[in-house]
Amino acid sequence: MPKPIRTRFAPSPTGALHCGTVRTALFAWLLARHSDGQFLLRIEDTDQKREVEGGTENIKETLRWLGLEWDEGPDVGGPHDPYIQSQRLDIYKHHAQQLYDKGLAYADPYSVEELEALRKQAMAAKRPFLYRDHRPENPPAWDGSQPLRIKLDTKSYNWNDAIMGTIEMGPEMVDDYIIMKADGFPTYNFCHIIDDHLMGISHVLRSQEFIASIPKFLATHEALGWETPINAIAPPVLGETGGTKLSKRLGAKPVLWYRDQGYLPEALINFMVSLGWNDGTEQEIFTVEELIEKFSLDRVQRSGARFDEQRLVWMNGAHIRALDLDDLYSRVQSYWPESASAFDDDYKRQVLSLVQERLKFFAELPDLTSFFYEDLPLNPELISGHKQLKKLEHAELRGLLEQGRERLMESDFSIQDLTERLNNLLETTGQKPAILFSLIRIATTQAPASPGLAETLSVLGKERSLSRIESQLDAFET
RNA sequence: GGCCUCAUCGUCUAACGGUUAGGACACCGGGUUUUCAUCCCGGCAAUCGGAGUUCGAUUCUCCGUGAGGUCACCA
Repeated sequence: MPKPIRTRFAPSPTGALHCGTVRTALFAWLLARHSDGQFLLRIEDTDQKREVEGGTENIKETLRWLGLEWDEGPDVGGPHDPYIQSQRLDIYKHHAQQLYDKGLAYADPYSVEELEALRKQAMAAKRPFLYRDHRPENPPAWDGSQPLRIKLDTKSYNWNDAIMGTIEMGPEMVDDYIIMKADGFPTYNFCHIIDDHLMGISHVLRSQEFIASIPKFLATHEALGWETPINAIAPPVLGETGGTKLSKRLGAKPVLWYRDQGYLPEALINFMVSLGWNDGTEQEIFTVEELIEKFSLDRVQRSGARFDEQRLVWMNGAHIRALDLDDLYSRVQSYWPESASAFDDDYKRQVLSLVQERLKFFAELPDLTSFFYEDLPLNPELISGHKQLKKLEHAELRGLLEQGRERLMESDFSIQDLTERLNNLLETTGQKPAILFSLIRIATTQAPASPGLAETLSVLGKERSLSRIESQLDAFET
């Protein structure tokens, strides 16, 4: 009988989550959902020095926004409660004590400075530092105030990684390491193994920087007498400019920044998963449901992928276009320009339907729509900088615009009627659309870009359209 | 420096050892009665180098090279 699939995301509350970290969480979540397993959230707060205010809250908020719900963890509880490591200290201490009692762990008599000196020495000699070369012969009794080190066998390991395949590492990768710090807290290396075991985690997904530590983890399982879970190393997410890993230091934006800019969570998920995974077909846009259905570890890439924001922007636009108007409307509510508040839902919905296909992220909404809600100041550069209109005299432009005004005055401003009259105007003036429509468009919007002319005028309405044409006409007088 | 991982268009990637090396983003051109966008059509653009195995290597092996990771009382 196969073991149930249980995966986890185990971040430290050390700052806002960015896409690099969350991509690995996403893989773990998809694996669990794909196989009808469970996904757990565990907070690894064993380093009080690095913990930042609100860190845990940010983690939960990020996951919730993305829809990566956890089946067990903070807030929701579960059979292995608590899921916050600082509340599980006695568990780690218990296992540490057992190792100590069996002679598999010993107190470390060195000071931080002494260790540092030994380490420098090794580096200077261009050799890896191995603590076991300095293993004390008669270590002092452990009273909890000294760091406790696990005593590990010196041997090679090879194992099968669910993503990377077979990996082999020599004995120099296994060394005695600290499992309990002098402050009474366990180290990550030790306590995450205990938790993963106790919580029944079947697949441990870690990002690539942990690969060199896996022999240590394997050795620790042996010392504890535990079976090892399936390991899976996810490839790194690289920064925009390539080279190094995406990180806070390199200016990686918090995931919630994308939320605030008006990115869709499903688009960000689609994008993040595409950084290192594909389904083998040419499909690029996936719904979350499709990803759950199709995801598998054996199609995860081994090489790193750059975070290309341009591609994310495109993908977000594609997801926005796929939304139905009501859904989109309810999502953009907080992004409208100030001036939109004077307008009713029906009007705003019409505006939205006109800009849906050109919206890349919601923060663009004011730039794209403000002229629907307020009279923008006349912008002469729109005409003086227009490649066709700039060639005409103001008198000519005024003449054309006056004809336009006459024709529009007769219209009921339905899209159909406007289209007919506008086409008719093309004939009677003998003008190209590039001139006539541009002129009317600029006069009525004062914006560098807008949706189709008839649609725009129809939404704007007769009164506002004509009064804006008057203003433009006045400008031509002078 | 030891150890480990990785290596296809600028970017994300596809390709049972047999393809004119495919798609997408970006960029450039054209079309869809103006602009921006959408959509459609077209263009540019890649197997890191060298050996070997093979009738045939992007694919397998080895050696280089390059990039990244790791060698914490951080995770």
